[in-house]
Amino acid sequence: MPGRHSARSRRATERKGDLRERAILDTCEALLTHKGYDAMTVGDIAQGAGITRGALYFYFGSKQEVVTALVARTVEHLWERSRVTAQTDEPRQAIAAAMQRTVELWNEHGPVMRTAIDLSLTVPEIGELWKHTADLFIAAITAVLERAGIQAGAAPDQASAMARALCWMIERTFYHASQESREKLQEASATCEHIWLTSAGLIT
Amino acid sequence: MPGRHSARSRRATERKGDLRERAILDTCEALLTHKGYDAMTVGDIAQGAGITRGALYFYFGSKQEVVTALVARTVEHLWERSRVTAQTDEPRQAIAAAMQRTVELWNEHGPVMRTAIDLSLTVPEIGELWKHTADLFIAAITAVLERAGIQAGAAPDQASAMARALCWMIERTFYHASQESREKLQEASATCEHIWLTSAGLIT
DNA sequence: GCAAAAGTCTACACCGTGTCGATTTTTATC
DNA sequence: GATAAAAATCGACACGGTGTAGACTTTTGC
Repeated sequence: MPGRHSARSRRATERKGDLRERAILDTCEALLTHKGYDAMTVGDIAQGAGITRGALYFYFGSKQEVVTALVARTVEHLWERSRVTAQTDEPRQAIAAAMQRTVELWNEHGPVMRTAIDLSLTVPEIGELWKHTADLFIAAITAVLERAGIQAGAAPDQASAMARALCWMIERTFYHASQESREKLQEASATCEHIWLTSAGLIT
Repeated sequence: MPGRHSARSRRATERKGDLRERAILDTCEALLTHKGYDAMTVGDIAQGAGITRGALYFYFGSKQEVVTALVARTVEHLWERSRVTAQTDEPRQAIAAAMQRTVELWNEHGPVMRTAIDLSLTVPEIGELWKHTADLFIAAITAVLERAGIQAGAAPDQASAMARALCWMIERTFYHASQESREKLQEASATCEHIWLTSAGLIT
C-alpha cells in the first residue's frame, strides 16, 4: 500500500492512482455482486479495472485487502449517516428513521454488506470494521429501549442485552431479504420494526 | 463418493471404510474448531485421519464435500431431537424446551454450526441443509406464536414473518455467543427467550 | 529539462487442489 | 484357506490462483 490513508485531503490535482484505486473498488463491488467472493479472482479485478495483476498489487497487498478497503468505504457512509440522524428524540420516529436508513444502505450495497458479514470471522480487519458498526447500532437501540422504559443494564431481560439480540436479528434478516428483492427487504424491515417496538413495550 | 448413503443399514460387519469415514469427519470437526475452514487443508484432514490426500479423495470428492457430510451428520442429530420434543402443548414450556435443545447443540458443535452458516451461501448443498433446518425452526416458532394468540398470516406483523425474524435472531445471537463461552451462550439464550415471549404477548 | 516518485508490466516460484493409473489390502465365496 | 472381485491406498502429475521481483515507462515537482 502506498500512502493512501489520508494523503488525498491536501491535494488539489487528483493523482492517477486515486482514479485507479476507485476503479479497483468499483470493479470489486461489481464482481462481488455478480460472481461472489470465492469465484472472484485477483486477475478478474485487475482486468475489470483495466490493469494487470502486477499493477494491482501496487495498490493492494492482497484480495482481502481490496475487499477490506471496499467494506471500509461502504461502512463509513453508514457511520456518517447515523451521526447525522441520531438526534431524533421520539422513540417511534427514531426507530422508523434508523430502519429506513438501513434499508437504503442494503438496497444500494447489499452484496458488499453480505460479504463483510461472511468475512468478518476470517479477516480480522473486516471483523473490526463490522464490530464497530454493530456497536454503533447496539448503542442506538439501547438508547431507544431505555427511553421507552426498558430497564438499563446487561441482564438478559434488560436494555443492553436485548439491543444486541435485536441488532443481530436485523442484520441476519436483512442479509437474507436483500438477496431476494427490494420488496422483501421492505417487508423484512417492517417485521423487524414491529418486533423492536413490541420488545420496547410500545405496542401491546 | 462410494455407496455411502444408506448401505450401512443392512450390514452386520462394519466396513473398514466406515471407520475411516468417521475418522475423516471427526478430524474435520477438530480442525474446524482449531484452525477454521480456510486454513484447514485437505492434506491436514487426511493426515489427521491417518491416510494420504489421495486416499481421502476416494471417500469425498472435495474439501467442500467433507464439510457438507459433517454438517449433515450434525444437523440430522438436531432433526431427530426436534421430532421427539415437538409434542409439548404449553407455549412457555415449548419455548423453554426448544431453547434448551438448541443451546446443547451449539455447545457440542458450535464450530460446525458456524461453518455451516458461513458456507450456506457458497456451497448449495449446505445451503439446502441449513434452509431445511431453519424451516423446521420457523414452523415451530410460528406454531407457538399462533397458539399464544398472534394472528396467523404472512404480513409483517403476523406469525409467520415474525417467526422468521425471531429464527434469524436466535441463529445470529447463538453464532456470536458460542464463540465466547458457555456462560455467554446461556445468557444469550435467555435474552432470545425473553424477546420471543414478549413478541408472543406472553410477557407484558 | 530532469531527477525522483508513481505506476505498470512480464516472468517466476509457491502452494493447494483434484485426477490418474498402478498397487495393495479386505471381503465374500467356494 | 485359496481366489477373484471389490474396496482402499498411494505417489506422481497437471492445473490454476497467489504473491514477489526486477526491469521498464509515465507522471510530477522543481
